[in-house]
Amino acid sequence: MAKAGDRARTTAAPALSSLDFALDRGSPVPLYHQLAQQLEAAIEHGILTPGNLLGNEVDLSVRLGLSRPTVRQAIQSLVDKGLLVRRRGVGTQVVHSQVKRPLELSSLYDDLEAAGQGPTTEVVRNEVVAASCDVAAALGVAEGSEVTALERLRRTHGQPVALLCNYLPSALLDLDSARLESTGLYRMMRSAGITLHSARQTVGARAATAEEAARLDEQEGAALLTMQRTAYDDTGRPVEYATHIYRASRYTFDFQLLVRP
Amino acid sequence: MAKAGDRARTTAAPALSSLDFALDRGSPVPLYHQLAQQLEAAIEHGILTPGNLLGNEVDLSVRLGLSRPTVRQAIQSLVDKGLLVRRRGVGTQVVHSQVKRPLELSSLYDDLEAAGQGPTTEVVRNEVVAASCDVAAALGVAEGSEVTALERLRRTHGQPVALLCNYLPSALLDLDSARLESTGLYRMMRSAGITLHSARQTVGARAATAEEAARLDEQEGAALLTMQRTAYDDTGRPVEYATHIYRASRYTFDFQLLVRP
DNA sequence: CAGTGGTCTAGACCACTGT
DNA sequence: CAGTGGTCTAGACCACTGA
Repeated sequence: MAKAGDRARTTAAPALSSLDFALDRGSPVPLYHQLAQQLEAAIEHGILTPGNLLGNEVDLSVRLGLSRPTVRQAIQSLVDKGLLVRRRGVGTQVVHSQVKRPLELSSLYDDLEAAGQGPTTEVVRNEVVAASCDVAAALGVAEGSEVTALERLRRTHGQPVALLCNYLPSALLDLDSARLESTGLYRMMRSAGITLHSARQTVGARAATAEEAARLDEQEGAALLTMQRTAYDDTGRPVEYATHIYRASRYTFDFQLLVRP
Repeated sequence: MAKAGDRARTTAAPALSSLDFALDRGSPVPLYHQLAQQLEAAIEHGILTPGNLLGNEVDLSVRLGLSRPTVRQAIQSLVDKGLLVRRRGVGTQVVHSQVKRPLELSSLYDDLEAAGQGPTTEVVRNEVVAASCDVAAALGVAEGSEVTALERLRRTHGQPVALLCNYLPSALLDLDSARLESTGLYRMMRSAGITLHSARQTVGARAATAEEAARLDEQEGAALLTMQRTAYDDTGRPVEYATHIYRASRYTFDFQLLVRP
């Protein structure tokens, strides 16, 4: 039942009706996910109205031949990503995407997702040691247990950026230094069957000691950015404790927060 | 069809069957939310098995007199919070809660949620000025437009902790210094009808200038933790630009990450 | 193989928003 | 008031896991 006078009333998306979403029911990727991806792509490419209404859910589901819950699931995933906003009685809007890509050096994200992917990483130390008191506490193991101590120096453009110190229960994983430099720690953990679930981080600052300054090519007393992290797998077991030091002159953490109502 | 030999086979939760969830269909709070809250409370209080299986969804929905999607929605919200893990073919497990409450000073969270709630906040400056170049860029307004410049000194235990510098489009909000000290900035924004949606933050470090050192009761050159933030409302419009400086000796950011698959 | 979560449907009623 | 999203139901089939 196509209505004749179907022009935009408020500030609706004229593009949406003409957008052809290609949904493949044979694909192993869920329908709601296919739809979400295509909506996201449309937003990304500016095809979808940067500021305003995106037709209602019922019409959309009819047009796509999907049920409303499926369409809702797709939309909800984009709401969770912060790309859309829903208002009862009003409609669903595309958020003005202020968030472009103003990343400079590295970020919290690729620290987690692609640790070791950055320019170059040199493994300075890789040995099994007895857990010290604080490491044992963080990893939830007995003091003196065997843990792998890892120390890596990360450089970009040939300049030192960070000194990464990591501890892992040595039973968990074999850490080959060569692969570590090319593959990255988190990738190695994942292929060893460890599925990361959550992490607790503390970010602070302090002045560099003489030794740290020497290794990072800074002056003694220069400001350093520090980060401690304990990471857990999906059973809640601690799998990594990290102490990182960054040259504040060459590194900042930057990330986005979403406010959950 | 209650089966007779209903004892736990693997490491099921014996408590769950005896837990009585009180669902009030008359309440304005959604059923899935009521269920989620009560599940969360059960986990919090250790009533629900800290490490293992939580009966399957169909049984649960039958027992509670709810539909499966509703039960799933409740469970999903706890999965999103990181409290539960689902595995296809296996079941739903309670994550070992390593994450207790090891907060010390302040945190990213109460910075956002309860800005100004901390111990004491003194408004040092509160005036309308012409937007400088960087402020204008961050707030997406013309250079020279009227913006409210805010400068606050935060103390805990009588000691300075942070110097908070905020800029807001002056058209948005009337900022009364007295209320600002008692109520907090974000609370004032919310009651002015501004719904915060997202924010972009950059955290770094640098050495204190002489003036900063004097105001924060530090030595010149001491390490400071810095944070810049631009906050957006739900239309994507920038509503705040902030530049904060923290005494590294008295403040750290700490927060939790959840890894999304 | 039986049991689990993952996906999907086709309806329904309600609460809220704006006119 | 009509239109929107918010919630809820009672089914269905599939993909994966583990014994």
